Amino acid sequence: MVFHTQIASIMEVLANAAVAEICKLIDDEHAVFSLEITQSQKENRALRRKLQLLELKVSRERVLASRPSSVKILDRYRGMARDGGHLTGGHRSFVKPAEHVSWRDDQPIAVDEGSGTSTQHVIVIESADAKAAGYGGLSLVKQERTEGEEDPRHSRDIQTGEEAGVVPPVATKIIATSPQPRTRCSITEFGGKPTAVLKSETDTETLTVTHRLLHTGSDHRSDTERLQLGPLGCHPAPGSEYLLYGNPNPRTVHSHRDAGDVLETGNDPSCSYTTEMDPGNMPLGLETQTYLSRGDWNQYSSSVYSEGCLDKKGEIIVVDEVTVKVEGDAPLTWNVDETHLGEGHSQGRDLLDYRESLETNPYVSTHSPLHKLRRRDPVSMSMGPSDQVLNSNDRARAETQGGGATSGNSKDKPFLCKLCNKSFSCLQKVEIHQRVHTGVKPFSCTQCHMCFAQAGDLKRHHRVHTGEKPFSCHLCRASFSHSSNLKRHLKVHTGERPFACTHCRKRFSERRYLRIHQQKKHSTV
DNA sequence: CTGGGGAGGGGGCCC
DNA sequence: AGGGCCCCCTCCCCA
Repeated sequence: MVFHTQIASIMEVLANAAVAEICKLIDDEHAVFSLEITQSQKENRALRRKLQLLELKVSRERVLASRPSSVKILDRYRGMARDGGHLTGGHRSFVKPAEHVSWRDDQPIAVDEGSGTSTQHVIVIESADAKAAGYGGLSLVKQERTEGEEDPRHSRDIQTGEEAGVVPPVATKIIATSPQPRTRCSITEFGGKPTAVLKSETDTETLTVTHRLLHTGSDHRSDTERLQLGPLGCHPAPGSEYLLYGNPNPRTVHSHRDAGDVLETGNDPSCSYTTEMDPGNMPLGLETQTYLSRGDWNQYSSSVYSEGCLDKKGEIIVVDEVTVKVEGDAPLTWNVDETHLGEGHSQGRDLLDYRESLETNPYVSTHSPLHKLRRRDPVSMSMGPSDQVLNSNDRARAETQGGGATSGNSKDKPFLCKLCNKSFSCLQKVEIHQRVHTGVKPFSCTQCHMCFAQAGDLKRHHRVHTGEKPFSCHLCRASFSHSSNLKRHLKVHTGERPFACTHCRKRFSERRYLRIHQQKKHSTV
């Protein structure tokens, strides 16, 4: 009997211990579940906030679309596609309206472009002036999503939901505007294949956002066909803005959407052409997306650069445009990750730095990293007496680059590049010239990855593939693909050595030999 | 093997 | 569009 009593007590103890253990486990699980629920609720709240922002954005876009009165929408849009004309990844663009805009680039959810994982950014642009103007605190909410090879339209789906597939595949996000003091800004986004540049300007009366709608769709014509630049006479490039030189209060000048657009001349039609975007043609919410294949880009560039120049004598017009492109397969992230920029992309990185310098230094003129890269010429800077003769051409070029605006030829070349003050006779030439600064190369080789800023360069490059060497030496059997190479070669026969070292009197047929010589023999130079 | 000079290829940019 | 100049890169030859 006592034994049974002991067993019963032991069983009771064991049962109590088991119950306690079970309760403990339940409590632990409950704590875990509670934590998970809390986290899920937080996530839900965050997602809900995002959804609200998106809805707000869409509603504002609709409001803007129905308010064409004081909002001029133009645009500057440049894209580029690579990889055989197939665009991969999203194309993004944005507008930073003015100085009154505060930017918030919220943390990306994931940034791993290279591995093809998705990237999602939420960029919020708020305009204090817009708020003051009663637009309900206009703000831009940009949500970016870039998938490695995913259909770039996906980003649009995210942003607009029901609008997916409705709007033409041209993308520009522009929100926020209200009357505000004249400001100028230019925002450039670095993307691998596509590169978008939007530029907004405001004057004392209106905010104008340039907006260019890009044609999409395949264009199977050749580059040369697509790039019919028209007669040599320069035409105004619509993607430019240029201001009267020396005008203390330059008017806002904007691009027009089509060559056939009526120029809104303001005070002077020769230097200001503005086109209001037809609200009816504007994509809903001003949010579109662009798919630029190589051909599209060329088509676009044709439209941009084939338009003639305004050849207004007696005025100097400053072309202020910054369009920066990153060569190659740069990542599509907003913040360019330099780790994605390989050796071949150093130029793009320099351009980025340059772009930054532009934004921080309003007096940037001749500090282009491209010039730093291409024009470093330690010898020519200190070659002594012979340099006066041998480098006259360089000096002339330096003069034109550095002092074109004041060199007295403004009558013939009224168009100035604001970035280097070089003057040009027409706007198209400025556009082409500014590719030096921007790195834009609209002419792509169909047989390799090379791209060129000028059509002639592409044509010349084609000889690399064809093996054509049309420039033959009449004194030997040598032939060359470059005319300049033939001319250089002829010095072999003539024995001409015009480049003399000022230190040892040794002479060379070419400047490059002299430079190398002085670097090696007279390193103090 | 190494360094210097010669030469060609080819891209950048301007006229 | 073509010509031209400049530059960098690379290869080759030779002392």
